[in-house]
Amino acid sequence: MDANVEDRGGAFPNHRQPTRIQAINREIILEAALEVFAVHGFRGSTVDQIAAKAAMSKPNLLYYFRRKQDIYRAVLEHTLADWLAPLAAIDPNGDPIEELRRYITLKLDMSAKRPAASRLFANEVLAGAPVIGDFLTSRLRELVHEKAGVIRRWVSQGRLAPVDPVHLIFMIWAATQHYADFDVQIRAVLGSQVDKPGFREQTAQAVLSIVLNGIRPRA
Amino acid sequence: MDANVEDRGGAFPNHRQPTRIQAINREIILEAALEVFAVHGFRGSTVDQIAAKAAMSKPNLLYYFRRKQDIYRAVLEHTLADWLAPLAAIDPNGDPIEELRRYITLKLDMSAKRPAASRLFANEVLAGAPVIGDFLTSRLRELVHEKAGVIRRWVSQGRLAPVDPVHLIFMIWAATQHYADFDVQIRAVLGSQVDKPGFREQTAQAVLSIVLNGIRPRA
DNA sequence: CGGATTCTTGACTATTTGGTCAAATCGGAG
DNA sequence: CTCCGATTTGACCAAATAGTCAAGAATCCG
Repeated sequence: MDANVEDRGGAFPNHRQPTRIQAINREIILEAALEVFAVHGFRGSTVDQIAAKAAMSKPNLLYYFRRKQDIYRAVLEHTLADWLAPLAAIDPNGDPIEELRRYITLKLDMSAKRPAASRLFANEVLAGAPVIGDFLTSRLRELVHEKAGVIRRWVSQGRLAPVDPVHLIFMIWAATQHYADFDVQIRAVLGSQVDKPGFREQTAQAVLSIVLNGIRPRA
Repeated sequence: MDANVEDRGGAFPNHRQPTRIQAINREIILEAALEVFAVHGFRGSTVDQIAAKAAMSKPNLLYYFRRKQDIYRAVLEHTLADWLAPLAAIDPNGDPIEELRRYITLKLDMSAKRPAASRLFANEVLAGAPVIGDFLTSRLRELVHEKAGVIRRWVSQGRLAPVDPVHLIFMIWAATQHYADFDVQIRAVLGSQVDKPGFREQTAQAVLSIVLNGIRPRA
């Protein structure tokens, strides 16, 4: 039913060490592709759009990545590691509130600095995660359960209010990625205020205040 | 640059009272189109997909909606009102915590019962809101500012902890819609647990606990 | 420099896709 | 039942799109 992306596909014909030009152009292509896929998803994006944004002819682009799928996969892989890093960095031996404050702050920074990456994942997941599905059910799942265990321990030690750790993680993802994924909506509501210097701090303040007070141990 | 949806377009050739068959088939088409657009967005969806899901030939479908855009617009309009209703229902004279509890609960119910509608909006906003952009900057913006005023009053009366009301609304949107939009990811992490009877209550409990405790007035 | 290799692209093909049209079929008011 | 507008669809078209190819241009290396 779905002529989707699920198939495999090698990235580059050349198996040797990449040349200087290869390194440069692949990077240019990945950046252009990120912008395009982030807006329209895999199916809604065209190779021509990416080529135009990369200031490159389509055959030239396809010289570096044989297929549209290969570009898409490469962009996703290129950003997956960054995406996981903040969660992985939660330290079981740290102070619960401080660890979660840092986690939320890092996620908000990522949303502000790399919104296209967030939107790329949003599109991929909305489309049913045809490419990163395996990643979600393996590495992501494991990491979430591991960190949920850490949070659960904090709760049972009375260092956090009783809260379902997995839902807490979901809420942090939702609240932080929302600022990247729904940027257009947020701009519609808040207007130019979004571009003022203090906006990120104000956002962080609001999110941190609600979430951290929501899970701070109560008498 | 973008061959998008921004143009207008009449929905149906017939200006008279719709016949019984018209009413039925347009409804069938809108349901099918919602499912398709919710997954792949406007650009990534095809008229053939919608026709197939509606169990109808493509020319027949185009007899009811002349253009792909017309279907898309109709589906969006068909769901916009429902989308706004819960926020509009916040009562300035109610108890703050109870009003917000009800709002969050309604939004979670909507995410659970009509996830495709949530994903449709998510795709539309990710794509830059080419169709509902005007709606966002007018009706949505006004409504948000109106309700933000209500919340701000509650805060200044000491009935809520000091919190930026607009960010609070954003967080509620994020947390609730996340369960529809990122369903695949949530299933990847939680597995079949998601389909168990108590899951919705557990989710509501977790979200309500964090958000409401996050904004409950503190000593 | 010069030959081999890498890089680039205009022109092309096959397929998909949005949309049209005329002809056939259906449904309901009289 | 009959007739006329409403409905349905097979066949078709033009544009968009993924991907190919061969030949020319640039680059690298000895």
